[in-house]
Amino acid sequence: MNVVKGALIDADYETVDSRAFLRLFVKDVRGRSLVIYDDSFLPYFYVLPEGEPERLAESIRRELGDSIRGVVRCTMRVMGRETEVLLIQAHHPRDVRTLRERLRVFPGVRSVHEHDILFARRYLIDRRLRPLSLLEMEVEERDGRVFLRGFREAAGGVPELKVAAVDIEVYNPKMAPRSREDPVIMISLADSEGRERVFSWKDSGQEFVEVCESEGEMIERFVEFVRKQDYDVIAGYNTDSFDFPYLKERAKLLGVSLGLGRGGEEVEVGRQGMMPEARIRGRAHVDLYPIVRKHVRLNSYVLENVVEEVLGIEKEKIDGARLFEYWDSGGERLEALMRYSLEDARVTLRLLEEFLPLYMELSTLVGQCLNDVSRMTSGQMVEWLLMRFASERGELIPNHPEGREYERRSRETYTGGYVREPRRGLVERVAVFDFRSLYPSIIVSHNIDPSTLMVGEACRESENRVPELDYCFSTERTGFIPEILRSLIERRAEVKRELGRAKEESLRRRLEVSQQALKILANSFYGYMGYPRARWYRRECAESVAAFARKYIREVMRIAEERFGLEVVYGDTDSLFVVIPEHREGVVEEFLRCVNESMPGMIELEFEGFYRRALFVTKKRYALLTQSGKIVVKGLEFVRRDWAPIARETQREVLRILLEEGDVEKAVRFVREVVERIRRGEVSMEEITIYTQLTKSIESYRSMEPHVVAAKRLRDRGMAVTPGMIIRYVITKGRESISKRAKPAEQVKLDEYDPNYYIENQILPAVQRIFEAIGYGADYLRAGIKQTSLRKWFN
DNA sequence: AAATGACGGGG
DNA sequence: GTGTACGTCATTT
Repeated sequence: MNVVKGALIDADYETVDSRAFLRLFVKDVRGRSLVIYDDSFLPYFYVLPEGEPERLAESIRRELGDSIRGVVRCTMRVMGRETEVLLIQAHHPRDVRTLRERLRVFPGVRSVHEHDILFARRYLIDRRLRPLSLLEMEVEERDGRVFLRGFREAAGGVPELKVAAVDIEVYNPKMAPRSREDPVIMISLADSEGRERVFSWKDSGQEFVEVCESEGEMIERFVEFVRKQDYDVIAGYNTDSFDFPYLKERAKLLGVSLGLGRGGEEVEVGRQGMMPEARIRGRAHVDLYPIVRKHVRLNSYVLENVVEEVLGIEKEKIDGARLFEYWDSGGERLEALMRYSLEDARVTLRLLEEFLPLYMELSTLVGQCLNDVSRMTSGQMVEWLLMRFASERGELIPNHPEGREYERRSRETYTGGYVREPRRGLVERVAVFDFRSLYPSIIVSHNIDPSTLMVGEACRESENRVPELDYCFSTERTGFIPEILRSLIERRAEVKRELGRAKEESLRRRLEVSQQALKILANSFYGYMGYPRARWYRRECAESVAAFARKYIREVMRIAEERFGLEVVYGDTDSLFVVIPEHREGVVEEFLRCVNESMPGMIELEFEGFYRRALFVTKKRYALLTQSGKIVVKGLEFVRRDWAPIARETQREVLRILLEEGDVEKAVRFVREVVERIRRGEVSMEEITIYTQLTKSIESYRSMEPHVVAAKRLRDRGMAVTPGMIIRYVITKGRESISKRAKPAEQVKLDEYDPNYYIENQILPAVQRIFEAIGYGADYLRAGIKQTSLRKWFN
């Protein structure tokens, strides 16, 4: 028997002689990676019987016979009540699906539970195994494999992870690269030990370039490099949706392997929901794009912008449309492209370093592998945490809602957070405060949980009634959710106390990340209970939390207004926007201290930021100008490619004029000029061309949208039209539906475009709401000089 | 009014 | 893979 000290990086299973062996990918404290198997875990799920459990158990055994491994009677808590259930053991994870379908309609079965928890995830939960925590594992060797016999969590730091960031460049003479035709020209890699490589099949003479014979050889050399370096984490930017799916397509076409897995497994491009996910077995593949989107509020998430905002690094951008020219022309431009490509990998590595500690901490806390946790929303993290606690306490895990139940929940509305109608228009000097942390305190102090909820009559005597609602929560027994949440809040308080004492920088960083992770989870419980897909969804609970919160939030607003004489210009659920008059900057601190002292424990009001100017349109739609001169927009954007560039540009410029210059009249003039320009035909083809992707074959469309009609016209002229193509089209003059007037950009002359469409359906919608907030209707914007006089008479 | 389909990031 | 995002918007039906 041997002992391995290390941390779990990834987990999955392998089928050996039709049995499922858990595979644990472990990094030991000496930096070696190894695979540890466990063949002692079996797939299972639960059945809730309608009547007599033993009778049901017998009939299941009789009917299903050898297709199940066994039926075991056991007791679980269901909504806090001890209940007899049957545990159905399967032979193999893949059998669970058919068994579940069978048992769902089996006489005497009320419901089937815990049937959709993936095998490796279930294993981590049941064995109380936490990824990226330090473990002492007892192992033994058998048949040439290492098996886990037992483990315990040890004190001390986790071994350092070896990380690489990757990025590919693709030849794209037709703008959008087509994986069937356009080769990958470079694969760049930067790792945590300072290695920097660009694999390519042209030689630029730069020392970091590994010159390969062909595209296929380039992919093979890259794969070989990754496997030799044996990275624990592979990071990228949008690699789930672009780099790995593209590489995989190319590899397949060229007949080479993209075997980046730790056991040489191919990269698997699967699906997490609707979104593609590239899985690299044995490692964590971390796509930073969704992560950055979760943590940083930006108008644009193009890498250059993200890197500037998050890391403060100014990075050059090579125009995607021109990229292939750099490749073709060779020489200095090829060198520039190689540098650019490597720079992308480098900054991606830096981005990863920014977020990896937090996600490692979340992975351990949530108890699921880094690869998976990096793709979870905070609500999903809460759910996995709850599932783990449920398993530890013998609580039966509720099911996800099925189709109709989900529909029903989605329609269930309730009064949410308190929203203060914004003071519409431009406002100077706005401070934003955040009270998200109020919500977890409410859940804990009022014991808000599906199992403690009482409605109506039962609440008559209760001291724990919800304001404005006919609900109350029992205080006799602590609910499952408040109990877990309390432990998170207490742990966070403890970490913060330690942080107060800690001197050493690396310890401080660890504690800071730990408190941040605990905060993210704690703050997500309220949203989780009101999330229609949640296993522990309960409208009444979310509704009650919101009702309690409204009371406290109004109180905070009253303090701002009455005690400090500050104007509250907007507030939505967990935020508060306040005007800070000139020469009263100190009031921010005073206000925070006052609020945080007057409601001890409950509210931890935080200062989110100060903005030079704000434009409020309606609730949830506003734009802010930061002190550094950045414009942050919420709920107003049309920076999408299925809008004409002229509409996007006009909106951007309007917001800029309003926020930077504060000149309403100038903004109005600007829009009118654009409108006039469109009327007079003084626009370029590029400004009015709309780009929309054809996601499937023309035949499979049920409705004839503009881009589908344009695609049809392309095909009629003998062009090859394939799914995934970006259709470029212009709306032309006429009286038919918009679609019928959509023509491919290639087939249109400039004077054919329909000014009316571009004004009414593009420019005006993009700016109308903004102007309404400052008192200008669409007519005022629409009216060019000539038309103003006409309209006056005809309206 | 309901259904349908597209957006994001990547090159 | 014991699986199937998300929230929002325009246009068609």
